[in-house]
Amino acid sequence: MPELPEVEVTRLTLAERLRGARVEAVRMGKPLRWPLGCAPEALLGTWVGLMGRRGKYLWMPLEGPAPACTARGGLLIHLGMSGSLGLCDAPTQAGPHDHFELATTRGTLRLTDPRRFGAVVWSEALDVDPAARLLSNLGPEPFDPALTPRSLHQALRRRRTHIKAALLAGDLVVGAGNIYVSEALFQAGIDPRARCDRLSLARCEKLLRAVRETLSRAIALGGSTLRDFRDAHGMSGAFQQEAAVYGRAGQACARCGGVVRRIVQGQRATYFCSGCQRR
DNA sequence: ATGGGTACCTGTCTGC
DNA sequence: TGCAGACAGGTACCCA
Repeated sequence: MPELPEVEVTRLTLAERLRGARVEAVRMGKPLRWPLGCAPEALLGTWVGLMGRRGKYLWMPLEGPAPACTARGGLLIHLGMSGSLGLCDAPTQAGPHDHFELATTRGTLRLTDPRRFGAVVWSEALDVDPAARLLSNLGPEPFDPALTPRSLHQALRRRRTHIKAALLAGDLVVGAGNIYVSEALFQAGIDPRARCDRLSLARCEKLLRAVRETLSRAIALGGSTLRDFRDAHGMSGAFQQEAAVYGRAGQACARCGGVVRRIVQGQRATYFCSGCQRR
């Protein structure tokens, strides 16, 4: 589920509300993708710092109580395919898919994740394992000014796969998952089967612009809710209503009137318009 | 080094 | 109605 826009919307709705909260209780449900990596009790009494984001990972800094400072570090949180974070004021009964809960002085933070591909991992810092290892293969942030059409073009020249797989891999630019890669390629007029090393600099420029516009538009709309994504207030996103190709196989392309196609690339569905998108 | 396939897990939808 | 099978927004890991 959650791609960069959904993770960013989650961060935006949580960061200020949780900042300065004190952790009062921790509850674990079924195992997630990786173990927490510390005793849950070690989090008790810590203070929540300002939440950050790297790619699709959230970083919640936790500081130990002064002057002892027993715990210092944070939680690296990934929402996997089906995860979402909610913050509720009054404690409510945990559901069958609530697998991590942090009761704080500012409410209870709860990770709900039916498929359990998500993770909550303790790390002393972002540049120390396990966080450093998990983040080590991530490419630049999409809005990083250091990422330019030229640098993208250079990186793509060394690849022989199709552009869809390369963007999804997340080492050229992080954040665009299956939905937004399809949408960005449509916006850029590039066929998802196009070979990376054949894309001109001009098309890389269009592509980078399309990735940035697609992601920022999705953030502004509160993300996409295909099945179950909710932000921390329980609100659905609205981006999926204006998706041009994703999930629209067989429908008419709004731009050229051709038929939107669905193919499978690397075990993942890809949607595109063969009229608008060229190799 | 790169690229392709697999695994992780559960809910929902489709077609017989 | 029941059931089997396909499919779903991610990504680490293994192997060629």
